[in-house]
Amino acid sequence: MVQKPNNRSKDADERLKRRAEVRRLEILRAAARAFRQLGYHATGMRDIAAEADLSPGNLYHYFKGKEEILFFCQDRSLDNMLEALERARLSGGAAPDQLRAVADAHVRVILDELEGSDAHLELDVLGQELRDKLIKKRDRYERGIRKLIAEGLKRGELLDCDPVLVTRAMLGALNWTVRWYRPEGPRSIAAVARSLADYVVRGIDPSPAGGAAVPETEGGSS
Amino acid sequence: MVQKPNNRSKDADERLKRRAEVRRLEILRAAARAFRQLGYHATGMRDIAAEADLSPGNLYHYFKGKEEILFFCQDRSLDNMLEALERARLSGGAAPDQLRAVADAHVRVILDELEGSDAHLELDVLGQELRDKLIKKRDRYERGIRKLIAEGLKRGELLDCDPVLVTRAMLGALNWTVRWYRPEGPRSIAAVARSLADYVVRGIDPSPAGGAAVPETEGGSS
DNA sequence: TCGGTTTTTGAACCACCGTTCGATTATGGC
DNA sequence: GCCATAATCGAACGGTGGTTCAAAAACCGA
Repeated sequence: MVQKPNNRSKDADERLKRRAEVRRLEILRAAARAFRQLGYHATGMRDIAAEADLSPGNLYHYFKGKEEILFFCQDRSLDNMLEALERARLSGGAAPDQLRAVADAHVRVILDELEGSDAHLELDVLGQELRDKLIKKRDRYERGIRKLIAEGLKRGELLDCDPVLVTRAMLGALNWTVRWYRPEGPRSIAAVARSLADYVVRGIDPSPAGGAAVPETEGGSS
Repeated sequence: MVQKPNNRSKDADERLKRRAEVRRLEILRAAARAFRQLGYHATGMRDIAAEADLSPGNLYHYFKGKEEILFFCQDRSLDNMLEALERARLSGGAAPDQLRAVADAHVRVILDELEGSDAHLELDVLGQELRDKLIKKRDRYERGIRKLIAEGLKRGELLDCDPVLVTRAMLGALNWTVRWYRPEGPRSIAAVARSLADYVVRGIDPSPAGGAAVPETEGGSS
């Protein structure tokens, strides 16, 4: 309870912190794996523990509970998406190209073998506090895409449409992949991402056979 | 246990059957309402019972369990969609028009105030038997749309695309509405359905500003 | 080797929820 | 009114699953 900062050297303390952080990531990945295999609701803490190779009780040294684990899974994915959005924005390309890049990255993130899972779609199970944080971040992402569209419209680079509705339709088409995509199937993640990115933008792209201009990100999901 | 068919007149028996059937529908609607408000997993049998105004135990006179309730909810919606698909097919219009009609109806069905709910998306919780039935029916629906697209392509009424992928993308965009649509919002169900139907077809419609040709179904979701 | 802190364990706890069950009440034909 | 059947109730059961906890083990600087 009482502070005892001086009986441990500073860098040693940080080393521990870092180790704990690494362990947390391992657990998160294991959890995402479990979620993907069994579905969020069917996945128990014991499953996560087994997948992460530690005891059930020990999970609670790293996370406050199941909710927090789900939260961090979603949070990390959202960060990845926001990052991709920013990258597209900075690329300075035409609106359709930027949109295609974002859509492509979006699919790659949610289908990612290590982190992706349908847990992304589970917002309702979180408590007020955590849910609000995620909603805030998710809204920032959605607004970003909306802005991309709105600006594209203003610059005449896109066909007339309702940015709000189109954004949601796009995200729906992309998110839906977690429901049907199977790695054993005929299509690679990259191919699906590219095709879908193409499709969702086509409808508002003035250029004739619009598309096929995703900047070849070369499987960069390290 | 033993058959005793003669101590009740035939039509009286059928009257009872019909009454029970009506009650079942009432319960299904109540369940859908509950699912929509709380989400499927957060909705307990006691919630459904309260919403349907009967005791928890009594639910089991009408359904084998929670799974079966969910099953029938989804089954009914699928029937509605298949019906709409058939109607579009029989209309004999051009492929883009048929597709728009199907998409429009699809959104109307899943957002329907009485029956709709995100329970549509919950397949995993069902047991083998029921799930297989639903998957079969859902696949029939999906194949129907795919066929619509494939035939449209063959007749040169649609732009080149992968029917499988486009079908799934379309359904994703449409299904996603259950996640964000709120009746209190600025858009009516009809408006959303129309706009989305327009958007999802636009990308593969050769005609210039394609769309706006949904046959004005006049809120016929009685 | 010693003392503290962190990590780990696995059993136990407990609340919730789907479900069952025996009893009670309505229903409808004779 | 009588009886069989259907409908209804509400308490109780059983199992699952998230979580807690006290104790043991591992770690690490001194």
